[in-house]
Order: sequence, then structure tokens, then C-alpha cells
Amino acid sequence: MTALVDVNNFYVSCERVFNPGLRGVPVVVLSNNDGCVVARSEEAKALGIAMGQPFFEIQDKIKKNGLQVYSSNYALYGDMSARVMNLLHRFAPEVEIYSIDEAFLDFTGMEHTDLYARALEIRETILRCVGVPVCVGVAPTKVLAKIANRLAKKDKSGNGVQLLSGDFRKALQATEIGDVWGIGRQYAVFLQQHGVKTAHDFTQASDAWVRANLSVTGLRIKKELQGVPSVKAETEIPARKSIGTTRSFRQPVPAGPELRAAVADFAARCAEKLRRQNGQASTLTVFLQTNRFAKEEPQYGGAFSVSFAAPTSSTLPIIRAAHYALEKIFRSGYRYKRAGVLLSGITPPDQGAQLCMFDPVDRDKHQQLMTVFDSLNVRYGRNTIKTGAQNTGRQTRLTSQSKLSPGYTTVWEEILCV
DNA sequence: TCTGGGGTCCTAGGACCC
DNA sequence: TCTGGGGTCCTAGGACCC
Repeated sequence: MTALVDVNNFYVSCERVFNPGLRGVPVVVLSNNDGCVVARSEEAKALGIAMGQPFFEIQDKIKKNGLQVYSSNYALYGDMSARVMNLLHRFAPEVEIYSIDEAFLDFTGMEHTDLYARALEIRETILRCVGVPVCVGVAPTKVLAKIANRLAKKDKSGNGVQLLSGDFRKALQATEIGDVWGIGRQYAVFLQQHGVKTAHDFTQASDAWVRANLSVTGLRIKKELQGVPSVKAETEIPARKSIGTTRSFRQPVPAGPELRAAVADFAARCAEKLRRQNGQASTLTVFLQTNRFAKEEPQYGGAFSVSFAAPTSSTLPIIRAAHYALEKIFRSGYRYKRAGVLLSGITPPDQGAQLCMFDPVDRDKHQQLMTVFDSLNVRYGRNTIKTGAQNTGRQTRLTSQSKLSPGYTTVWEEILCV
């Protein structure tokens, strides 16, 4: 048996821990740049606010309905997530951290009568120790545990725990096909057109038909719905195969120098992430995009990739390559709204990188320098030291986060005073 | 006026090898 | 008129997740 633990309205719940005045009122948390709604309290959902809805569309609800709005505070959410995940290790030998707010727990071999009690205990412990509410779904497979969790969340009068075992046909019949984990919008439309409306209907389709139309991924989902585990557990956090840093700008950026500095910032951030997993990248890609919503403006999008002579994780050649790529795609006369840097072809830490006889980079020197960079930035805070190509901090910020809550658990100066 | 960011996996097709 | 069989690697595009 597998348990899926998922925090309710995670980002909103994190804000509520340190600001009890937010309880019982509609609250939303916005995406980067204060663009879209990415988390909603139950009260906000009741106001008809949709997931992913642009913020400007719901601004009237601030005055009219007392809607509370927050910029996303990833330092806070990341730290709260770590607290939840730490606690979960008390309850199972294997914990698969699936996302910032959910984890699968291996309940194999547990007595059937204990499953429910254990799930309840998880919920109570996390509420007491971290302060956020979770729901727990327990079932024979991961896809079924997802369904169980969803049922637990939907049952407002319940205790946040749902167990699926024995005959769970009813649960499958009550689950729309689009609500099944792994069935997205495109597949949902396709399946409905073919008469597959519920999770139960999907289990009645033939293997060959599912395989032909939804590939092996779809077939695995079908098996899982039938109670046969087919999606393997990933208890080790796998090294990233690609690393990206991309941003939308508050105001479209027309000029070269601002873009160069922004792209240098993105590249430096990517290099930091890369070094944190002890990887080396062999390819770098830069892309630029105008505002796709401004239909009346001239549109342009460009991308260019650079291969390194030898894989590297040094910020300096990575920024240099990013600037080279930027020059290849930059066209004047456009207002750019979005840009990003991606690293790929990543060599895992246990695998030595293929070197190059004519590598212009002195690898040892760079490695020492980057070690100093990283340790200073860990000790004194991000961007304590950076390259001259990056934004100095005196420039106006290119993105906005106007409603950011304090770093309650991660910044000394911002710890809550009572 | 204002519309996010960061990932993964699978498949088909093309290019290549012997 | 008729042109094999068995592979690998890479990439683009499409689907999905939170």
C-alpha cells in the first residue's frame, strides 16, 4: 500500500501559519512577477477564482470581497516543505518527495487496520508541528492513492483521510477521467470523445487501444487504476537533466544592455544550481520572447544554443556563452517580455567530464574561484558576490513582487516578533 | 496596463553504423 | 520489375506534472 500526503492549498497555508488573521478569509498567492494566481484558499475558490487566472482579472475582489493577496515567497514555502518532509520520515521507511507539497509513503507490509490510524496520525502530527493541514490518501498504487487523496480533500466534513482497498469500483466511477493523475487536458478531450468519461471507463478499454493512443504512459495508468503498481517509486532525488532560469519582465525590455545584464543573472543562477548538484553542462541555450498577449505589437521569439568545448560549471564561461547566444538572437525594434537561460547535456557527478585539449578554461582555477563564490553566497546571502556582467542591484528591478511576506523562518531580521 | 516558472517522459523520423 | 536486416543516436514535438 502507498500513502499520498498532500498539503491543502500549500502556499496559502504557509502564509496562514504566521498570519492567523488570514484564516477564514479569501487568500490567494501569485506567481512570479505577481502575474497569475497559483494558490487559493477555499474561500477564494468559492469566489470563483480559477487556478492560473491572471491577477488583473480579479483585482475588484480585493475591495469587494476582502480578498488577501500575496506574492510567492519561495524561501518560506521551501523551508516549510522541508519541515513537513522531515516529519514524514517518522512514518515510513521510504518517502518519495514528489513535489514541494506532496510525498508518497511506502506502507508495504502494514496491517490493514493500522493504515487508517497511521494516516490520521500523520495528519495530526503535521498540523501540530508545522501548522499546515494535509490530506492523506492510502491505496494499492500511486495513481489510486492520488484518487484517494482527492476524495479526502473533497469530503469537507471528513477527517482528511481516505483509504481505498478491496472494492474501489465506486471511487473509480465517481472520478472523471480528466481528474486522473497523468491524464491532462488533451487526453481528457480525446478520451471523452471516445466515450471514456470516468476512471472506471478507462479500465474497461483494451490494452492495445490504450497503448496505441496514449503510449506506454497511458497503459501504466490503466494498470495502476486496476491495482497493479506500474509507476516506480523514486526515493533518491535524481540529479536534474536540465536546469533553467527564466523570467517575465514587469515592463517589456527594448534595450540591449538591460537584456545583457538580465541574461547574465539568469546564467549565473543556472550555474549555481548546476554546481549544487555537482554537475557540468555541455550545452547552453538562451531564448527571447516578445509579449504574446500584445497582439497589436510586432512579435518575435528566438533561441540559440552553444556547445562548450568541455562541460563546465563555472559561472564565467557560462555567462560568456549566454552573451554570445544573446547576440545571435537579439533583434532591435522589439519589446521583449520574457527571456531565459537553459543548461542541458549535464554530466552527472559520478561521471568524469570529457576534457578538451584546447579548452580555453583553466579548470582548476575556475573551480577554486567558484568554491569561493558559492561559500560566500551561502554564508552571507545570495548575490553577496557576483560578476560585473550582472545587474548591480542599483538598477530598477525587472520583475515585481509587491506583496511579499517576510522570510519568517529563513531571515534573521524577519523572524516574527511576539 | 496587468497573463509564471521549472521540470519529465515518450515517440517518430532522420542520420548514421555494419 | 525486382534493392536486406539489425541496430544506435539525436532531435523536435507533443504530452504530462506541480
